[in-house]
Amino acid sequence: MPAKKRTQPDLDTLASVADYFKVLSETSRLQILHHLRGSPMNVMELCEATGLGQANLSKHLKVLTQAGILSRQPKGTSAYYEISDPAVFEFCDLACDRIHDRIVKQTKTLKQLKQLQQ
Amino acid sequence: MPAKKRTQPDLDTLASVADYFKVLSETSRLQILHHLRGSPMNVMELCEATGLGQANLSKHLKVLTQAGILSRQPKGTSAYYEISDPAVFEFCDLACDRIHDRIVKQTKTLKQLKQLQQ
DNA sequence: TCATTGCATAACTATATGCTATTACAGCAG
DNA sequence: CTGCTGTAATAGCATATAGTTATGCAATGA
Repeated sequence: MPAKKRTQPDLDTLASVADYFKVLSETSRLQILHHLRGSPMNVMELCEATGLGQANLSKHLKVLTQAGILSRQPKGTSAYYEISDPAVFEFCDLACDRIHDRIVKQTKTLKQLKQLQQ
Repeated sequence: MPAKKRTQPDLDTLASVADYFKVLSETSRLQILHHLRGSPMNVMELCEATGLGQANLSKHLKVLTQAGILSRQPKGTSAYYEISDPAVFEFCDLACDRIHDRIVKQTKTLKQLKQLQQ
């Protein structure tokens, strides 16, 4: 541990948390997770389901696997991926709640603004 | 609702979720949230606490405010920021859990590998 | 053995974003 | 009004990464 700054409580930990969120901060990867929520799929099937290119898909699958969210199982000539940590969906649900709340707030604010203007 | 793709369940929603995660996917912003967890602070105080440059800090504060996570209150010549949505810390705690689990798993795998090598 | 299939990887372009330095602007004191 | 302080906005640079295209490689089947 290099201990970059002493006034900060575990900067490395914050970086790890940030990296985890970064994995979930791409629409393509959320798409993949959504489609895998039902059952494992191989790369070809994911290609059709998501509309992503094969090479692009492979890269995203690698990121998700390295993050410990997916697991990979080669079967014959193809590779099947499945959710290895279902807890990710808790994040998505929480995020949806936060987004919903924010939209409600913004709607209220907009209404108040319109009332002030008229 | 333009409904870009009919086979995809709400691609726009996934994009919103991704954007929310993107806000939390920077070490600097997590630092800010951490320091604001106790009490509201102005930009100068945050500068010292985080070690970030003023301009840089201002941009991050703007991002967090627009995401509905922080709220801004001008007082005299300075601006105070505070957590407006404490639910973000649920995300951080969840992420820490996930990371911890992953590290434990990796450690186990490493031990197994070493046993195989020797 | 050789061709095909399915996936991974490398090289590249375009885009996004963090950081810095500079400038602009608002509130306050003299 | 003038200068000072605190904050915001902008431009420029460096870096990271999503996407595409082309290539490599392993497993299967003729």
